[in-house]
Amino acid sequence: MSKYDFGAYNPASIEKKWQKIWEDNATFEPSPDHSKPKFYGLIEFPYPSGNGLHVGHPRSNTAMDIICRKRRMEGYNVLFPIGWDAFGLPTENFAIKNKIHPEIVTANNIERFRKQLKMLGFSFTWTSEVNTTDPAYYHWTQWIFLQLFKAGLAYKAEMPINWCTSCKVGLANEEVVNGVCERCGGEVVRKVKSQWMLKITEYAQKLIDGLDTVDFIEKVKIQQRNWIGKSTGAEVDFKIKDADDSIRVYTTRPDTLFGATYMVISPEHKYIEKYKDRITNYAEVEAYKDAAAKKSEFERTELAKEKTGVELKGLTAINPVNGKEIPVWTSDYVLSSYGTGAIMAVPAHDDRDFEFAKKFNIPIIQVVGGCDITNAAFTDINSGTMINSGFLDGLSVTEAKKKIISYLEEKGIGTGKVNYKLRDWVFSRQRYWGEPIPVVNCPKCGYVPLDEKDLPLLLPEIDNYVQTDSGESPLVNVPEWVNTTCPCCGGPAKRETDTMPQWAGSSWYFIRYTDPKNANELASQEAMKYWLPVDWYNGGMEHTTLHLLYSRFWHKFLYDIGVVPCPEPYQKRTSHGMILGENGEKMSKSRGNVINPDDIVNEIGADAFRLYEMFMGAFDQPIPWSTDGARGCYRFLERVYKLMKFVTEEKEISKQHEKSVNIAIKKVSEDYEKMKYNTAIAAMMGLVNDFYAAGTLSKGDLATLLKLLYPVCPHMTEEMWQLVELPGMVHEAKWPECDESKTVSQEVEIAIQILGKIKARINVPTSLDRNQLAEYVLENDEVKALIDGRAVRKVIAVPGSLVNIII
RNA sequence: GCGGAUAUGGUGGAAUGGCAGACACGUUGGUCUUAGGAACCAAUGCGAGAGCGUGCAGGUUCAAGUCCUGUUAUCCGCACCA
Repeated sequence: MSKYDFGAYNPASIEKKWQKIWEDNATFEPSPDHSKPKFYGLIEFPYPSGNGLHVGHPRSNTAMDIICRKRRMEGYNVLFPIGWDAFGLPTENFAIKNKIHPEIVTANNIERFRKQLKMLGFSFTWTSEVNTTDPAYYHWTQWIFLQLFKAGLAYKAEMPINWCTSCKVGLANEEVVNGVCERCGGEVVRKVKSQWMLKITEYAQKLIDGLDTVDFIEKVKIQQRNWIGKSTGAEVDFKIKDADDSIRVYTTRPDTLFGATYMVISPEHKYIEKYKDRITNYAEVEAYKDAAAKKSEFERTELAKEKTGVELKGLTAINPVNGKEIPVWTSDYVLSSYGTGAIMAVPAHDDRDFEFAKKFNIPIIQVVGGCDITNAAFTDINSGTMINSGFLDGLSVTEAKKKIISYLEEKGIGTGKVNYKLRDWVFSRQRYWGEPIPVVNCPKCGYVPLDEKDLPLLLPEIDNYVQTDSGESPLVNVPEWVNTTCPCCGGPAKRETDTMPQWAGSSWYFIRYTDPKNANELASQEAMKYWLPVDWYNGGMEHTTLHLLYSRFWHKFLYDIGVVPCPEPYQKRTSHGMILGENGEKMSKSRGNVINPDDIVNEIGADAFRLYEMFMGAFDQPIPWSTDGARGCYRFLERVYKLMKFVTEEKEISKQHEKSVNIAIKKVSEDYEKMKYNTAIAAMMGLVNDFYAAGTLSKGDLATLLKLLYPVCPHMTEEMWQLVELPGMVHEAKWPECDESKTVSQEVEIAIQILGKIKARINVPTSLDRNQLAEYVLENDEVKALIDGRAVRKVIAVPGSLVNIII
């Protein structure tokens, strides 16, 4: 027995002790020396909800903590900041219900989150903390808005909101459940309001192109590209018969123009109103329009299984390429928000049009040959040649597309057009708990931005956070705040009372982290040049299309106006899976399956908790929680702790364990980088099992294990490092390097297959190449017996693995 | 509906096209014990066995959990939840 026997593992005291040491020594503060190589690791800053920390937060945090701790051991200057995304709906609703100011609610929630995060021992740069609701922070959120406004990227537009007819308040989508108000069950309709919009569409192409320059996991890139939804096609004008107007459509298939047998305009299309006198069945159309207004876009496309629609009787359009008169319909599967809000329908070559035409007995004209359209539309664009299409006949779809576009442009009836599904960002909320939009409305000058020197525009103190009956923000009830003077003409003017969405503050927080206390600018050039871009950003897949895209948009804009030094904010983006309840369902209060991190840490300690969250399964997959599994991780740490009893004074890696230790170094180092934490930990468990099987290990063996395990379980590894009298502290040690030469043995067991079936396992020298291995195996007596004199037709040898003999 | 992903023992999961089930959890048996929700040891995919086994149906290959085609189920997102 060694002299290092310290009894039982006691995480509670060890963890407190080391958290204090790290804090007292400012161990994880980045160095001001900017000549050192830097690493900026980022996790999505939490929304400090009233429920406290969710077990999901530590999954992402621990993963990035592991990378950051490893980077420090590799010699990097590391920034790993934390902050609070604290504006938002739940806090405001809580404030309304309990009559407590949201600022106080927020402060309390943050306090609790901070305590919980500290309990888990993350190596955050606590001195860089930011809070989106702090005026010193939202000063710069407002400043960015002003720059967007000045660049013409902020504008006002009529946009629908969800309106509860009984509560008389605007609702977030989340508050609308099955088409009715979540709180009162009242009817929800779409009500149009004038709202601030940001022109993210202007950046659509840049946001696509930028993806080629960054290292995001592929599925994130794919989802972003699909969300932006670029398509190339054409806009074509269809003249309305006996009128001066044309219906403009957007189509990705101008090549099928000869097959257009009807048109569909969205129920909101302006021509319905304009031509109501000519529409003989207007009452029917109007009823349909009202019904459509009650559906969300989501429902409109979802319910598309059973297509509905009404013909606009009395209106006909003329197909510009063949002069044919075709009927005009309205249907809610055509959305006013995409393209021109009107389509030409080619039932032979579009699934939705096909279904619609079948239902309403509209003619179907095939214009791409070589296919069967009796039961379904033919939509493949890579085969078939044009038929029934006049001058396009005989061309391939691609050729036809080019030719028809130049024809349309020549004749002045259409143009080639790139379209994006991406829509502009609705930036207004009729809410209290958000950043005030720094604009005044002047009767003479229109919308005028505040002067930058007047920022931040503070949220006024109010008592009642409820919207007005007309759906205005509660800020309209504060006349002394609303009534102001125009920065332009000095005349009386009114402040904008809508506030910004929660997305605003989270769109640039990673910039503020680099210089969080700067009162003169959002961050200094020096700080941004050193720290940006973020080297590695981990977060949830659910943020892929909104937060990630919004923040890339803002960053690209700031780059274009010369504020930030790099065109992309995040060099690398990875993503974690959600932790589900023990029953495999999403954790929620109502399901009663919520696991509180405090309870787990009380029982098994932060190190075991961290270890379990990394071991529980593949990092990028959703996974159910298992408290039994977590206890298993505690047992592993106990076993590690008790290894000290067997440790010898030998300072080097022992001869006995050099192979397994070096294999573990390689495996753990590679797996951490690939975020394959579960297999990295499995490798360390294997190593510990080897140590126990041998009953002895050197101090060098233990030191290596401690260094590998330190990023996951920093407290207990620091403690053991100290107890066995290793020099310094483990976080100061250098990350171990694998000696490849020590990882191979002389002999290796391979499988012998006959006709693909495993028949035997034999040991062979590791050094044999493919041909040598085949020869060696055929000489083997056991193999000869298996072949039993039959003719060997082919031998496939895979060194280190198997030999397959075909007889 | 659209976009993205996933499917392997009783459970969580491993597996550059090359020995399926590493590493754990759980379970069973044992040792020690006044005791065991402790520790340690052993067994543990199914099947008595030949064999059979990675959601389902096909295909490619000497070889498929992995590649291809189709299909089913589940999860995430869908723009005012964060």
